[in-house]
Amino acid sequence: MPGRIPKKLADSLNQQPLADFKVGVDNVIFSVDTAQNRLLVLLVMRQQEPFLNYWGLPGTLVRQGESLEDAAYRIMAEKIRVKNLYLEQLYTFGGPKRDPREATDSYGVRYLSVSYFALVRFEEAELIADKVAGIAWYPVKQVPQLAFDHNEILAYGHRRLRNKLEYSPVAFEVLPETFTLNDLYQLYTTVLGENFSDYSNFRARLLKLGFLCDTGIKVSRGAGRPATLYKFNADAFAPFKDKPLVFI
Amino acid sequence: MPGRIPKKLADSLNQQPLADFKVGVDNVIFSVDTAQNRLLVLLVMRQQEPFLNYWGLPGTLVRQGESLEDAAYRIMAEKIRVKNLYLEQLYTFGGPKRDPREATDSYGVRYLSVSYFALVRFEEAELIADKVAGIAWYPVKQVPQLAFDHNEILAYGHRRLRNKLEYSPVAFEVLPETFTLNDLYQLYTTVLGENFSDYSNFRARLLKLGFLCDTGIKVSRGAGRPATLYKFNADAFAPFKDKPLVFI
DNA sequence: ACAAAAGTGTTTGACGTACACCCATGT
DNA sequence: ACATGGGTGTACGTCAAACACTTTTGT
Repeated sequence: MPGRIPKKLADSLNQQPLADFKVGVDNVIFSVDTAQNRLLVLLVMRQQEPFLNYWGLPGTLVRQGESLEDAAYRIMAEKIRVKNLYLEQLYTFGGPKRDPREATDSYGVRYLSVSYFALVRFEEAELIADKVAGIAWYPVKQVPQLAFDHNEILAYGHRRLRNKLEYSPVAFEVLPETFTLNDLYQLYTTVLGENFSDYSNFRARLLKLGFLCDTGIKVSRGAGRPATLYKFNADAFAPFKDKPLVFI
Repeated sequence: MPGRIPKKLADSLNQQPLADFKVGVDNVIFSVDTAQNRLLVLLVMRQQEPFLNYWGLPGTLVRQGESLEDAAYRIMAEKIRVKNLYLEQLYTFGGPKRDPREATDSYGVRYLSVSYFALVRFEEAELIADKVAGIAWYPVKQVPQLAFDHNEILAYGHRRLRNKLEYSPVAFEVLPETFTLNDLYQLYTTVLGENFSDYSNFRARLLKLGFLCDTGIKVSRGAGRPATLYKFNADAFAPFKDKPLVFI
């Protein structure tokens, strides 16, 4: 573990000029294809150097007067049309040498990436085809080598997604207004893995918590008994806010 | 929730020039004064504008060729000498207008703050007195109004500290090599609050987990039965890595 | 001897786990 | 009728909460 720099060295560094940065925002956008039980991430084919023709996370550089979050939403809006989404900041990757552009104008401008994590509903997410249509949902298990350090960012986002799902009600942000308990269960299994919990126990736990209300409406999906549609009740959830709530 | 920007507007924004950034690193450095059962945060008195004579988090601007984490360690090293510490990135605050310096050269340079969270051992942390000695441990319950958005950053760090303590073995990074179970318990109570758990249950749970090994050595602290010194066994902890481990 | 600090044990109830089983619908 | 998906119930083990109790020291 570092943490100790001799005083003399520190003083000499005091004279070092400050770095100038361009700040980029990269989004890790997940969705769940419940029909095929696959967790997907949105990738774009890069159409300029560096990393021309590599897949990468949708990203952009931050403009004047634009907040980081605004930039994150801007990329979203350029690539995808959605009704519901969950978005939060992920991590900031900022070592020197992470962007090859720095090499050309050595020690001129640094490129820093603030990554954002998003979860959208697959069924209602409409991809916006670029001129060259280089945009696609990729199963996270099959992503190729990506531009920059984007594989690392994706891995980080994936970890966060699993945690979020276990400890917070993100799922309800990407489910439709009303949903069956099986919809919910499918979402959890595809993200967390097949054997995260027995269905009946999952069901019992969630219903006992009391923030899902029965709408009374039933839907039939092919054969089998029709399922009840439930609705997430944000008010009833309030007491659990910030408390370590476990869905697992 | 935003997320939809009309295509036309997005295109017009495409012409907006990129923002130029200076990147700062601000550290939220916590320590626990177990003697007085207080959670402390390290503050420095600002000696230049903006916010001259305000208390603020120790911070610095990132230099050429320096990584974010390097910068975080550099501030640490300038303010404090420690043997053990835990450090991790916290959050990146980057809206326009968060730094008054932006106003002077309007739409010139933006100031962005990547905050880091640190936990150090109070007893062995040696503050490095500046020329003007404007540096001090403040009880988190009594921090005054700080420079910039540092109160917000501190609040964020405090939340993270509580979570870290509950779900990960950070405590052992700031305890000495060997410690009594009461030392550990004190640390938890001062951070998490008086009634987070009964001592005997806390004790039983931790011992059953099996990653604390009895050194056989006993220490007497005033009256009362001497306590056994325990040691954290990182290898024995390995199986719990990444698993939702609850100390509460 | 007594207080103070460390450590042990026991009872209780809540809850996760793993099943077995019943219900309602389409074909 | 029976397969299919939806939903209920139960028996068992584990563990957190609360608290009573024993052990070992200093004064």
